Amino acid sequence: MSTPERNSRLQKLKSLREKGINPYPNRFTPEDYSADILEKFKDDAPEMNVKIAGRVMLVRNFGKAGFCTIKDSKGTIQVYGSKEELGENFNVFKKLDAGDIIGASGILFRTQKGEITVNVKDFQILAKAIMPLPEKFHGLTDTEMRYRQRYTDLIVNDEIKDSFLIRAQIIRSIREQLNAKDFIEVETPVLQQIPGGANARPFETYHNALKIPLFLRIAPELYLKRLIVGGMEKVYELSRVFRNEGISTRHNPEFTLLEVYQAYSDFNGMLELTEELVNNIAKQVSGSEEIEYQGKKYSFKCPFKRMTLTDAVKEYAGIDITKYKEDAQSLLKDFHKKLAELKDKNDDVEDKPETANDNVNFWKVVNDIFEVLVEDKLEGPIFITHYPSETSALAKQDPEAPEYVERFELFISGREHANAYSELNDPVKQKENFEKQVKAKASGDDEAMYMDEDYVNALEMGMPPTGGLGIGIDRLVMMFIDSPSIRDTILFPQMKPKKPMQPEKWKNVIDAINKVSNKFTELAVIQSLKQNGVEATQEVIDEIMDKTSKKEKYNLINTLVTSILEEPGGSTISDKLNKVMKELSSEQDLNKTDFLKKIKSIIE
RNA sequence: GGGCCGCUAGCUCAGCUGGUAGAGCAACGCCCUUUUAAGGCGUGGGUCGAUGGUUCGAACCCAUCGCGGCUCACCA
Repeated sequence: MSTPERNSRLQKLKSLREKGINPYPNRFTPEDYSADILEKFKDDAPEMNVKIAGRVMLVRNFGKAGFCTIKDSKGTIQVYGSKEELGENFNVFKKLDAGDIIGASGILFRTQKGEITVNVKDFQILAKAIMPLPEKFHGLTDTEMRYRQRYTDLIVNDEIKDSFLIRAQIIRSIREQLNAKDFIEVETPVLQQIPGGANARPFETYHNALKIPLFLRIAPELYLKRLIVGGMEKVYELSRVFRNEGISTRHNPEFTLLEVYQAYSDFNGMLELTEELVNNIAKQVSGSEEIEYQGKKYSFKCPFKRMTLTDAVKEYAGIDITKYKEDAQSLLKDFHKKLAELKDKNDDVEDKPETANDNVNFWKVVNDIFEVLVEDKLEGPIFITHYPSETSALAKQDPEAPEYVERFELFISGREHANAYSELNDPVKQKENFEKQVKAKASGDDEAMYMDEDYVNALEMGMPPTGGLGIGIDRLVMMFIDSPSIRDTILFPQMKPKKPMQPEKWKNVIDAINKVSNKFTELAVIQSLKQNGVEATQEVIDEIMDKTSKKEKYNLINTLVTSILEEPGGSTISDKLNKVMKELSSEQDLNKTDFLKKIKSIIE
């Protein structure tokens, strides 16, 4: 990209080099940081030498002196450079641009307005910035560019860095808490031959040497439980998982998942662990058990509320599923009736989910009711417990009520944040469940699980009763940075690539036209060719190009355009232009002269 | 994938019922040794997301496409 700003900075770069100054020197070691300096000097210590480095954010220059605001990792500090102190070097100081990175040393003083400032005795450019910084007052607000160019976003929007500091704090807190409980952090394969542990579509890749397809993991679950089998009784993995699904404010194709497994525990143990983890994070990160998220207050005081799924459906959807004796059809009918009622009152209610086929399963309907009518009402934090066995292929059944599994999900602000269960360790039952999943996959369910024989084999070796837990870290971070979008918790969220603006074959033609500026010129060139021939037109173009002022260019062009419009038949010019463009689109390497000749031959 | 909204200078944004593209910041030149988004005077900078169409004339109207945001669906 070529802009005046960029060009002038490239020019400055050149002139620095001509003066024998390296604009990208190899090292400079700062000894002081802005925030520390401001703290130490706040009582005006007698005399303090400091050595700092950072990015020039603002420049306020006078004739023989100037101020710059410098930003380093800890904050900002003002520096003052004067001809008196810097001598020859002041000419370099004067030319500093916002965005440059400099190293400076000097003595602290207070300005007339009272700001602690470094009076620079010596400084050097550490990295010359070629691209200008976004606007100093409004910063960068364009969401697209903030995600695509996170580096620029981080430079100018301080709160972004704070968000990621909070993210780091949360992750550190989790590690510290689990490590303190003697959990072992492990790393299991990201590239898996059989993706498992969740109902989701995986990304597929290929290993050249082994000549086999591999999948990016959708969860580490099955590997972690193999470790439990192996006798590692308390393990966790805090890592990225990948799901080939839509992108939204709540979904990124790769996200960070904490999974914890503990032998001789169960879903109740995991529930208490979850409460404790989240409660401590709240206290450590926001200094309080109460936080505010998107204008609503949430309390992470233990214990969190808990409710069975059946009760939640009764309370929030007004449907008592125990009365249906697993009759899917009549439950479905009442569900749709409920939806219709709500729709009458409020247009926002979504349409009926597509469960209305013949062999509809009772528990699938329950699940739908929960998702459609209950989930978003769960402000929480609240644990929803006892999910249908039907929808939980890796969880252990409740011995009292085998249609349910010992499982909970933690909801906050209508979103699922954690999922845990007593792990199914019966290899025969597990194999049956897998087989059901395989059948579902065969009949078109992309998210159904694969058969994992080796995992069944692991269970056949004997896995102790175990509790397992998964927590979505990105969503948790959303709560604590008070952001409605998961993208604000991910440094480089996935974005669609920008397509090139023009097809390759048009490039030469477009370039040639661009050389003589804009649309008006295209018309002018064509008309001139018609009237004056190639050589005369070439002259006109050269004349136009020689004018440095854009205004002068326009005047010349306008004169030509006006003469076109005065002519009868002038309106067919654009038809001709279209014809020309079509013809030329097949041409490959045209220089300007050939381009003009070609146009002439087409017109005549 | 559907719906709604957006895309104008490096950045933040104006641009009326279609009539030769604007401001502030940034840049460039000059002045200025205590500024705080410094100030003053002057100058340059645009494929108005792209491509077609309507029109004497399009940033503006229409169509298609691209990218983004929100939202619904999908999905945890």
